[in-house]
This record gives sequence, structure tokens and C-alpha cells, in this order.
Amino acid sequence: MTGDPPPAPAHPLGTRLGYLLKHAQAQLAEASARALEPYGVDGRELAVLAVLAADTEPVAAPLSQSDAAHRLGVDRTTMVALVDALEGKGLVERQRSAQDRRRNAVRLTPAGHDLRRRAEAARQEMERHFLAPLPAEDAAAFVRALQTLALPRPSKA
Amino acid sequence: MTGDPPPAPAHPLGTRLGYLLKHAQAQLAEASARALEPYGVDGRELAVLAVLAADTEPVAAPLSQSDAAHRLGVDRTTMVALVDALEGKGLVERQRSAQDRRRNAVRLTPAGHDLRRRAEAARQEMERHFLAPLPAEDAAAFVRALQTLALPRPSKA
DNA sequence: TATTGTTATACTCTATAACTATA
DNA sequence: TATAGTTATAGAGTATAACAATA
Repeated sequence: MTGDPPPAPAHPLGTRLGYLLKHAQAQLAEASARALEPYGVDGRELAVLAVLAADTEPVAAPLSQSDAAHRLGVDRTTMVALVDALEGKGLVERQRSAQDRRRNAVRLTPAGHDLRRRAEAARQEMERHFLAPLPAEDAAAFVRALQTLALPRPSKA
Repeated sequence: MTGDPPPAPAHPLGTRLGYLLKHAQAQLAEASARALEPYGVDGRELAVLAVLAADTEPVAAPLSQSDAAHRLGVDRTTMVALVDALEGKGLVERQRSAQDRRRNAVRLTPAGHDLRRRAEAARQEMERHFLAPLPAEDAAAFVRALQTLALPRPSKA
């Protein structure tokens, strides 16, 4: 009557979403650190460069630190240190806005544009490798599911 | 010739695995905190109770702090504070092992067993709700993919 | 010598509060 | 009054180093 017990999970915590997400992130963070190490930036710094590049390419007004912080989902006080680091590496420049002198226009330098392109390619390659244990369709479905779960949900409207 | 530009991603970072995993975890952490708040434990503490319960139910020797730390994937110094907290809440007991007096046998108290059962039910319900935006099959596939990606890979053998 | 539990310490990431200069 | 940038500070989480007790 008592059926076979379910195959004891090799990892007793392997069914807990919290544990799985935490460790998936840890694995990715390690791979990301390795992949970006030659470029002298970490994942968060590269994300800042990406955000700046995305809204700088047209003739549109460059982003302020607050703008960038908002798009990145971090506090504006966190962005200060981030921009400090990137500026110290010569990848971005601060410039007081003429229209509103409270704001710092943050722009990619030519070196910043160049590094961003190369580091982004490395990141994409790293992500491909990270997802490689999954069949291509599963990998795509995984990313879609993550987007559904991670991006703001309209439920609490 | 130039086809329509790809629908600008509402989130410019919504295709970055690092960003998605980080935010998915943040969403889950929030939901977890809410769900477990009535029980007075957080997700990590509940995971400790689960690990202890899994290996205590048979007559097997109870786990030491090191054992528990290893199964949880945390440092043994981290486990000290975790057991301190759980002991302070009356959910576990430390007992010097008679066979090896260096080791602390950590056991669930009756209150610990009871709370673990109830809090685990709440956690499972929380996870169901968290995954609810996904069709059932996608949710199952997502968890399987996470297991593949999060649990140790034999690649570096 | 090696291991367990422990403490002290330090480091990362990030948020809050308060200040300044501008608006 | 409100906002942008900045600084100082504090908290969470976790790791490393060193020590005592035990093997």
C-alpha cells in the first residue's frame, strides 16, 4: 500500500524557490565576474553603461544620475558611488546641466562606448554558456518566465 | 528594408539574466517575508528547520551544526547565529554529543516541529502564488530549469 | 594535526537621514 | 517647498582569522 517513497531529492532544499533563486544567482554572479574581469567592470557597472548608452544614442538629452538610478532600480545614493567608479575609470563624464544646474548629465566617453560594446558581447556569451545546460527552447522559456516573475506585476493595481 | 524596430523593451535591462534573477529574488524575498511573518521565522531559519527535520525523523543521529551548515550551503560561523536565534525562540535544542564532545547535536523541539509544519505549508502556498502568473506547465518547467542551473554542475570535474 | 563551535572582525551591498545648491 | 547630488551612517548578510576544547 505504501508506494515507493518519492526519490529523495539529492538536495533536500532543491524544491525551495528561495534556495534555487539564491544559488542560481550565485552561480551567475561567479560566471559574470569571470567574464567581465578582463574589462575592469562588474555587472552593475556594465548595466549602468547600458542604460546610459540606450538613452544617449539619439540626440536626446543625456540621463541625469537620478534618471539612471531610477532605470536601474537603485537608490540615487547608490548611483553616486557607481558613477564615481565609472568616472574614475574614464568610462563616463559628469557635466552640470545648463537647463537645470542641480542635475548631472552623465555621458559615456568614447572609451566608455568602446568598452561597453566589448563587455556586452562578453556578457552575452557568458549568458549563453550559463544557459547551455538547458535545451534551447527551455532556455528561452526560462528567460520569458523570469521576465514574467521579475518585472513589476500589475496585480496590486 | 529596415523592418520595424524590435518593440523597445519596456525594461531596458529586462533581457539581462543578472537583473532578472536579482529582481525575481527580491520579489520572492518580499513575498516570503510576508508569508512567514506570522510564524516569527524567516526563510533561512525555516530552511534550517527543514534540514533538521529531514534527517531527524528516522532514528538516525541528529545533525551537528557543521552538518546543517554544509547541507544549507552556508559557513559554519553563519550557522552559529542561526541556531542561536532558533534556540532563543525555543524551536531547536543544542546538546553536546556523547560520542564526540566537539559536536552540538541540534534537534527540533516539539514546538519546532509544529511550527515547521505550519510555516512550510505557508511557504508552499506563497510559492504557488508567486508562480501563479505562469501557466501551470510553464511554472513546472521554470522550477526544473532553475534546478538544472542552480544545483552544482558536474562540468568542472 | 585536524575538526567543532565560538567570537571578533571585516567586507559588500544597499538604504536612510541630513546637508547643499539649486529650482 | 521640492528635487539632485553628496556624505555619513547603519543595517543585513556573510566570510576570514584566531582561539579553546576535543579527537
